[in-house]
Amino acid sequence: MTDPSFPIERMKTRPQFLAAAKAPSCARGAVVLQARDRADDSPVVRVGFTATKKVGGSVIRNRAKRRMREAARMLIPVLARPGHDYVFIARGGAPTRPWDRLLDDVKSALLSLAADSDTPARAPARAPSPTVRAGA
RNA sequence: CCAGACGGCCGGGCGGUCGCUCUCACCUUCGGGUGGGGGAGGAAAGUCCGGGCUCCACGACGACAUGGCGGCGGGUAACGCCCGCCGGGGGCGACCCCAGGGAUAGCGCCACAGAGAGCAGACCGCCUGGCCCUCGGGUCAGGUAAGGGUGAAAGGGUGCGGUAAGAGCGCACCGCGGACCCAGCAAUGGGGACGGCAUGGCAAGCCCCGCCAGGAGCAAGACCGAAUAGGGACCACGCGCCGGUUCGCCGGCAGGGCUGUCGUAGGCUCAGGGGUCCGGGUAGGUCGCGAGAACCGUCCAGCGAUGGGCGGUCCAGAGGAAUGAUCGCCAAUGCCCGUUUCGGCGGGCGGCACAGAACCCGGCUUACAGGCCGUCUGGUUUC
RNA sequence: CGGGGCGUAGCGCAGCCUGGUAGCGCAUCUGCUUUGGGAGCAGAGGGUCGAAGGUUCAAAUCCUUUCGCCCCGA
Repeated sequence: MTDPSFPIERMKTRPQFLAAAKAPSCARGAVVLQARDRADDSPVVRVGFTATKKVGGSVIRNRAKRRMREAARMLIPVLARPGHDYVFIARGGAPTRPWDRLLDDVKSALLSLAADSDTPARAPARAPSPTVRAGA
């Protein structure tokens, strides 16, 4: 394993997932990835996995989560940003997609979200719209 | 060889690389690390039954209500499960299916059609008699359930006798009921004097009879136990001044805060905070949690389900939920191409069932690509 | 884990208990009315009663199994 400069934890509770659901997301191939900057002082990276009943039965759902977990184990220490929460959501092809394609999906989603987070337009000091929002 | 019936079993294997979890041993800078070992199923599923276990309730027994079960005998911890037998139905057969007690305990229902549908019923017919008559028939009073027609079902069936025509009216056979006899533990089967047909169906309609059942469920239950806010006890400081006091407080004056600010007046309000400890208890954690109605082999009893003896084995314990990801080879099957001495051989593609323990067992039901073994039945060919 | 309910026409519902004819409203179609539309009036079409099996002469209804959806309790 590469040397991670931050500890990695697993997200388990419903409020954690709900908070991440409001964050920017990125769909690539068989997975949807959500990334949320917790904006606290901790550098911990938290990772969560989920698969809905729409994907399939319990065997299919658990296989999808195992494959996403394996992909996260390989890519998160390299590509994640400290202090962020990541949620992997399985889509229909997650259990059957070729393995290197699945890795490409996750890698490209992680890079895309990281680039999006670096854009200054996403900063909170964005200028308000001059039309309606006077003071909120 | 083909078609089929029944019973049982498997439902990938091996090897790299990287991981997860439990356990044991060692090391440790107490964070962890290294090595060995274990790590999903026949249905783990649906949650349809029966138990273990835990808590609650409860003098004992009985009755009632409600729910379930229902041929007989056996097996079992128990069952609505299993085995054997009986009865009924289906199949040429091996074999399969059946909620299979009671309809003279009572209530209820049997639509439509049809004359009549439940102590039945004369529409068309058939027969007898009276009257009328154009001798074809009509009408009236009776008899009659053999025939037509309706229906799921028409109150035994066939034949002969009998009769005005008919009718269990009589007889024979069959069916039904049946005292009694025989076989069997029993369900039931065989025989059967006699009866002379009285007794239609539905109880997966109410019901009757017999049997069974207290309720809830591991989120049961037990233990440990933060932060915050309540509760209680103790400690020291504080609790303005004056007066009264039944020691709870009361009155007056003074003080702080609020009433936007300042002054005045008025109103409201405050009179304590700190430390230590205790108790309940939330989040959370630990236990419950796997050596048992266990599995494997073998012997004995039994037709069998099953029971017993002996020997051996230890066989998952997670917690948003581990038991995996990926790569290669092989097995097996399908398709295509080439070749063939029609047995095969070589190459390519594809390489796949249903499905994931959540306290644990015994069953049932449902899902399931492909394959293997055994026994039996029917047919065909050859010897 | 336990308990309860629902599935009937395109949609929302009756009918089931007590078995024999599947009905109501909206929607659709046709005609009338109007200059035209809407509204109104008259009429018509449309349903494997979630699926399979059983009981019965006969099942949407009764029984069993199964599929899907919803709600509640701890």
